[in-house]
Amino acid sequence: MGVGEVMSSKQQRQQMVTRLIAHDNVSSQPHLQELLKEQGIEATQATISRDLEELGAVKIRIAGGDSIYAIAEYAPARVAPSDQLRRVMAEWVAEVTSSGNLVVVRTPPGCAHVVASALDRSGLVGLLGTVAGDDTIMCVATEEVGGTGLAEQLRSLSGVTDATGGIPRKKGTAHV
Amino acid sequence: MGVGEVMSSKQQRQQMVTRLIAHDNVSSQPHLQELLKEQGIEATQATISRDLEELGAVKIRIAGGDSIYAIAEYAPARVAPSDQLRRVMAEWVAEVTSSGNLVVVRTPPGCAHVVASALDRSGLVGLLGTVAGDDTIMCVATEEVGGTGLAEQLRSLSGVTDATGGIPRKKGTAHV
DNA sequence: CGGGTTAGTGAATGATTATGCAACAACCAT
DNA sequence: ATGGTTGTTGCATAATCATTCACTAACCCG
Repeated sequence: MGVGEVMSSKQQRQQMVTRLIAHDNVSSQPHLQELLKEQGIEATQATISRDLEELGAVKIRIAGGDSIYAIAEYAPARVAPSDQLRRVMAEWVAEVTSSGNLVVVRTPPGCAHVVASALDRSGLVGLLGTVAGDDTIMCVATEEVGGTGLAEQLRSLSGVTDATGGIPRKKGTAHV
Repeated sequence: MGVGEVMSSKQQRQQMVTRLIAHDNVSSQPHLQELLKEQGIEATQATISRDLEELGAVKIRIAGGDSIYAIAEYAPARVAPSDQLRRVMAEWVAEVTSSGNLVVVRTPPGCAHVVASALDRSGLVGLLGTVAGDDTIMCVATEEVGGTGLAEQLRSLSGVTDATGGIPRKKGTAHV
């Protein structure tokens, strides 16, 4: 397939997989399948297995001998092309504001880390680092670019307008 | 079994398992079984499965989509006297950058809170407070010292060199 | 000594994850 | 449009991993 994306497809599903893994204690692929279904996304175990591989997810052991899925944070040479960043931003970013050399990015609940991770790998000029909470990301801009300049870049990427809420792209993705 | 007995069979085997995992790219439990046999240790897959669980081993993904076993090592966060701040910093800090009155400290994934904790207890002059994510710490400097001054202190403690005159090179994301 | 308990193990089996294959849709260059 | 190519997916199945059960050996204590 080409670069163009089908609506409601692999990217969206994998984003949800990432979020579910980060949020819940996903113990198995059938379990994840079930959680996806609750979000209105249907897929077979085979597809989920492939998604997890592509996302670099691994099963880690937690207290009690159980093991759950987690995203390997040091993804090996995982390139995040700007196209990917734009998709993620467009999908999840609701608002971008700035103060001083800080930029505050708002997302739907639980989605902040997804966006922050994409920002992290983007190599965006003028971005020193981010701290992601549940629905908020704080971005530190370089002094050269400044909060205003960085905020402008982020707004451009996400498609939101200055100071107000996001532009709904596809169908509503306001989960949780 | 009694505690006093050092029936070394299991201990030996698990030690060998640890060594094999560390040195080779062990891809499966039958594979590990084979490697153990080469070392003169025989065990069934069931036993190896139990060993891996007790050792906290996990399967991680490496380049190419394959996955191999690895031992999940936990860095025991010991209570640190003030002198240990330097050791912690030297061990875990990868990069120190600043912007305005903020300093961004980057660490290996998962290590940020250890460093931040040490920083918090250090009573470092010019450090108001920290926020730690997964691999990023944001430090707020006092206005008197400033981000540049604090960054200089932190670089001195950690031994990292100045980052190319304030030009950002990497980006950090902290998943809280 | 016997009982009772506990750790360790293998064989068999259940649970989970990965994969070969075919089908299908979207794209591309004629 | 037409045929070739590529990417995505489900189905069925293989591969892999975890666990139950039964058994043994060692230990402890009267």
